[in-house]
Amino acid sequence: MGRRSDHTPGELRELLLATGHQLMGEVGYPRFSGREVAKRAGYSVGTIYNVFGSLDALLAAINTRTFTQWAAWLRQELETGGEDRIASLVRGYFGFALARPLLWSAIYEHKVPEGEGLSDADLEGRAALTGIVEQEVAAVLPPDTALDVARFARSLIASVHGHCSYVVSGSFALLDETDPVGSALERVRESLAHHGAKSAPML
Amino acid sequence: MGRRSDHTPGELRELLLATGHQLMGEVGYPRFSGREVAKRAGYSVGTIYNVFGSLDALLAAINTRTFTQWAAWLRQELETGGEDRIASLVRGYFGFALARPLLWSAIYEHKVPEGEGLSDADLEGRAALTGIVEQEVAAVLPPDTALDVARFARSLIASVHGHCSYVVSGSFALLDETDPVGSALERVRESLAHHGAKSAPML
DNA sequence: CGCACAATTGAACATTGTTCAATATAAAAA
DNA sequence: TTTTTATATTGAACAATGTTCAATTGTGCG
Repeated sequence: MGRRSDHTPGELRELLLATGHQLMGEVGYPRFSGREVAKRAGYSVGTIYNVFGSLDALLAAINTRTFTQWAAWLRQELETGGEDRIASLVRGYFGFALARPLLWSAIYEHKVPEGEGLSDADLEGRAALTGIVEQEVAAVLPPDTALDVARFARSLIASVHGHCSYVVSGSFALLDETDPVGSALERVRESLAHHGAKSAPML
Repeated sequence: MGRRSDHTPGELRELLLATGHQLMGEVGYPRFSGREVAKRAGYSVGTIYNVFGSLDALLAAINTRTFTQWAAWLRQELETGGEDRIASLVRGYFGFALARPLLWSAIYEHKVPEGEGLSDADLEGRAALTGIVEQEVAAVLPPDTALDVARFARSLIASVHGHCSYVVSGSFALLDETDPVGSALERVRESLAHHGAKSAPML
């Protein structure tokens, strides 16, 4: 069959990406299937390879879409979360992962093959989340701190990420942890306090 | 074909488990194949289902084997790592993951299906690692601390785990983090210091 | 209108996980 | 020792995947 005119190339790319993102949210990375995406979109599996070049590229784009939604979730939490912005950040980080565990997990389960770097747009989309956190961390640290704030912020993110992935993967359930968000927030506060942060009072 | 006498049932189970563990270390969870395990062991794929009941059960046993090796690695690092035992713990945690990234990742990539809990032996094997850390954390905290030490230790593990998984997954490489072990150790020290731990001097 | 281009199809191929009928061997019973 | 029973083992059948690409045909261009 020849070209169809149901969609422009841009529309088709968006359709496959949106349909793929929807499927990922339903079944998760291990059960994700390119054939099912194509079928739901009303195309054939070969079209995915024509539009994206590879299944990996579609998966990378889906994960970038997830990052974008996650950053928006975080911004929303900061807007509505009250004065303790660090607590809002931690709740926002967890909130998305707990609300969308299959999408969240897929970010870390799918690995972009070596030699196939992410596009600049993908890298920028993924860095947005880190940028938000850096900004908030810088705001609560003393202005004259000697700390590499960007690096410190990334480390705090990694710390919260560890708690988060234990929850999503079920490890914490096995270990009888009942308030992982609280634990994560305590660790973040302890590190911030150590560097002179004027955050909400410790409990 | 009927029964063979090349191996006792116990030997066969150990052969399939050891061969599977070897394969996991080589190819990682996404490319793991039960057929290849059986082939390397000199049996047919159906034998795996006869011995383990399901591929998931073999995978769970492989991951328990990895936990056991990881706990041994940690103990070894504590024995040789010098006076700063907290630093040894963090280096030990990372060391195994960096030396055996595919085995380490498989622990978190493979999910035991719901309704199929782990055996007591598996749970015990997996808890050994946590037990080591709890012990060391308890040793550096004041004897009269009000902290729930087990919970606190788990939270520190989660924090280090976050840093570790960023390294193994390549996220930190994307973010130009050059000393993730150092970052993780700093966060652990900050939290321990906050609760009155007499650990090695902060830099 | 005719031609060129390439999007699209979906089967071919190689592989997977899982099941299970057929087979043959070890173990148990006579 | 022989016969019978139990079951471990096989590997094809089945349904599915990812990836490729020859054949088809619709769109775009001159």
